[in-house]
Amino acid sequence: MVKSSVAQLNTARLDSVFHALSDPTRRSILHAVSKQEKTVGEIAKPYRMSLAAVSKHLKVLEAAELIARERRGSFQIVRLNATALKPANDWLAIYETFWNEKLDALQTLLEGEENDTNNGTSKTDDK
Amino acid sequence: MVKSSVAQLNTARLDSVFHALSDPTRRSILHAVSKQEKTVGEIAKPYRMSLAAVSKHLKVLEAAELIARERRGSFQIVRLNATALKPANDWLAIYETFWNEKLDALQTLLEGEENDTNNGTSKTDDK
DNA sequence: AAAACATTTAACTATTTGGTTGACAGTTAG
DNA sequence: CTAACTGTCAACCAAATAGTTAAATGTTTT
Repeated sequence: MVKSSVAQLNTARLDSVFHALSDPTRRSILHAVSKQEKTVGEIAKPYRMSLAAVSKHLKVLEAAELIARERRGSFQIVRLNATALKPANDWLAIYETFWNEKLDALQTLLEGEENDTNNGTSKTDDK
Repeated sequence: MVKSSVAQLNTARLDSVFHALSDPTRRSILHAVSKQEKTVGEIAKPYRMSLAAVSKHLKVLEAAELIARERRGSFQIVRLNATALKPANDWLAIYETFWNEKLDALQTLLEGEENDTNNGTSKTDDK
């Protein structure tokens, strides 16, 4: 149970989390630290941008509480705080029924057409 | 099954969807049209900003393919395209296990404390 | 064809963003 | 203490954002 209410729609929180997630570098950083805690330098290494730029991205992620830092000597280690993603997930969950309907309808349609061949190539690219 | 792969992590798509969701007006608009198709004018009415501003928000939502428009006479009616939310939901789902771990740990902790009283008032407000 | 309505576009403004470089500050090692 | 290392901060820049008002476009009505 544990308070499964959908709400907790703190607007500012959603703003900051969704904004943090809207940048590919930041999503990539989250992915990286989700696998293992890392220092700022380790995090920055894969990217072509300056350390200062990565530092800014970390500040955005920290403002959204998506990461937490712990000072370890001269380093600081960064770890994921995945719980901050939950409000975003909850917000999206409200619409889950909508796309399920859509996908169900599509599936029903396809089945109705007796299209039993491998149609995995569907329309994943629309360009 | 219908291609249940988690991927489809089209970066640009995620960028545009998360960015679209990072604004409270736009989330509010999505909520409004999820309940019922609406014209642009109807959508704009509740907000204190100009119609042109709302029109811009609609363009952002449309670029993210979160809404679709249909011309009906001199109006155009706007409807939700919830399927565009799926990639964002899938991306977040990758981290679901992380926050479940955290919440499980918390729950275990609380149970360990034999705290069997109604603790539904937990800490929903942290200010 | 002109008037009224629905919506978009253009031009402008202020703020935020994402990046840079260079100076600064804290920590550890020589 | 000084040097080397880790990371942030300040100042700057270009581009994007979110809003405005006013003009333009398209549609329906008269």
